[in-house]
Amino acid sequence: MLSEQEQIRRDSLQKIIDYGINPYPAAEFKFSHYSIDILENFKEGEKVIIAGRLMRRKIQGKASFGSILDSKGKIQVYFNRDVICPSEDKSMYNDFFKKWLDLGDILGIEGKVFKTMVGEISINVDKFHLLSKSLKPLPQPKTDNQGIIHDGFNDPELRYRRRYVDLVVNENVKETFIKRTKIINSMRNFLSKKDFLEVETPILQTIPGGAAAKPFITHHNALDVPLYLRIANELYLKRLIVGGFDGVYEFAKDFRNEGMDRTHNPEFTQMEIYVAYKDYQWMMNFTEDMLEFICNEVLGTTQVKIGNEKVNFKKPFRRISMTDSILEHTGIDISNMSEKELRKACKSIGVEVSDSMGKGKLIDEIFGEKCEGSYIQPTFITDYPVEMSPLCKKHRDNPELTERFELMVNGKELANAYSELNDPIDQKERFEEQVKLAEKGDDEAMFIDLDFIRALEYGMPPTSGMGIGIDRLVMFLCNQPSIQEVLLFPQMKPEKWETGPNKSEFLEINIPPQWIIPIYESGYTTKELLLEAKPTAVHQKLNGYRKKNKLDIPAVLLEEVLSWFK
RNA sequence: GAUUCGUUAGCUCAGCUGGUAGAGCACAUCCCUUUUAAGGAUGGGGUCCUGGGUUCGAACCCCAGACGAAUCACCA
Repeated sequence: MLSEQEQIRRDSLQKIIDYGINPYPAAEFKFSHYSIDILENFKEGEKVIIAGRLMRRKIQGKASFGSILDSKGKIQVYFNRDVICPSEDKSMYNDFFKKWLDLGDILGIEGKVFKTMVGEISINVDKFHLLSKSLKPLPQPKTDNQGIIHDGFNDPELRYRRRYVDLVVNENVKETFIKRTKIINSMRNFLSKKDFLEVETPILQTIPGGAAAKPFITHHNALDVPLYLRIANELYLKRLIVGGFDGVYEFAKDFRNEGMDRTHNPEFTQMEIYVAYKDYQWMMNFTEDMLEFICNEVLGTTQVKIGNEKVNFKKPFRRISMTDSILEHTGIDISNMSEKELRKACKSIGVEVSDSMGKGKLIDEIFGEKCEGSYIQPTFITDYPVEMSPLCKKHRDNPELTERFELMVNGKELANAYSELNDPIDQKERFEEQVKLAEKGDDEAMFIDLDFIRALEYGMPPTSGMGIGIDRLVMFLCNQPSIQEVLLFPQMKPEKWETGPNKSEFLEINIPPQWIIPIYESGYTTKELLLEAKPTAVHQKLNGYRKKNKLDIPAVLLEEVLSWFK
């Protein structure tokens, strides 16, 4: 059912067509300027052609003001009847402009630049062209002179579902996504300048490896095998290091079939990089360099406001081992504890544990509960327990630990890196440990990838690898509190659509076609619902609907309604 | 999955102790040649999320459900 305003717009559309104007012309529209060019470089009397959406219109007799929104901003346009219609025929102004155009229509404007009496740079319109008619009214947020937004389009659900409306109506939203692209470009520049090779690896994988997470499963018909959407690309990038590339990276969409909240979306972007002959110490320096570079290039500063915190991405970042961090925050020294002792320690400080947790998971629980949140400034947490990191090389000084770091920012994990495990025998044993964990009930334990082991058997140089969450980085640098704000189209529950009446079932009981919509709109959405109702009530409702909607069909007779019920 | 809050016009929101559904913007008609969130006048527009219940009477109270948001849990 169309709203009154939608119906009015459709009527205007018909009048425009009847007037002889195509509301959806095909031809290229050549424009000479963006709004911002005109505003920043004012030349009185300059002839300009612009294109954009009509966002404001104020008719004042023979003169009118409007605003045109293009991809770079807004500019005011001034319509004068006798300029637009120099001859006797004033219909272009009186009818077409004043009556048949609506806010949201996309126009091409030809005119001359001038300043109004109040001093606003505007375009005095000579000619305007309808480039596309808008049939649905946009929300109309307005900003007053104190910067307060009235009638904002704020409902997060509507904003995400109708991102196109959000982008039109809420200026800062566009900025976030422009910045997102700048951040990615800046990272790519940094990496390619260092001669690393950007590559693409499979998204459909037969074994979802490289991380611990539940995958999405799909099926390949021709091969008749299950395929998984990747949860990570790590194992493929390492195969390329085996193949002899010294440095490879990929901006990768990964998919994890897990919960959604303001920091998790089922599909998300990671940048992973692997560099031969390096270790995790080198990678820490590299990561600092990269983040400092990006901040300076995109923001012009390393000082970033995140919520109420001020975070500084200037290197060097603090480095602390996980053991020291736990000692610092809980006073407990876990360095020589057995699994049993760890369990006890967890209980003593109120960290909940379950039987399926191994030693590594216990330590991680403590860290997650007691330490993680306190690292606001960029901090490298290093040397994770070996059980948690099945793809990571054992620490050179302590076989219980691994050469791994995570970069914490604002209490969240931003990046994760290893000195990569390149010993195929050790790797096989670690995978087997994972299988045992899976049997114990850990549904996120890793799958064994025998081809990856085989690749390592051919020999992989010592390598360091790092993955960084692009969505989180963008959240930080744009000071956005949720991942939905930095994804153009965040995952949403499917929308329910009104499907309309099933016409054939109504036709079956001899209902005339012109009455089907009124019956449906009156609440009798199925044949069953209709036949459950009282014929007299149906009769009255339908004629009421006819009157209200001024239908151009004869009123239905009670006998006719009764005949449907036979 | 748990808790809390919410769902009223196209948009943003009021709606008192249960008593005839409201405002601003948007829209329509008319007037107006320079307005800066809203020029003037007039007008149209509602499944008060859905379904039950209580009541003479429900947007409002009760029960159930749908949808959404926040927080928590889950997610190295």
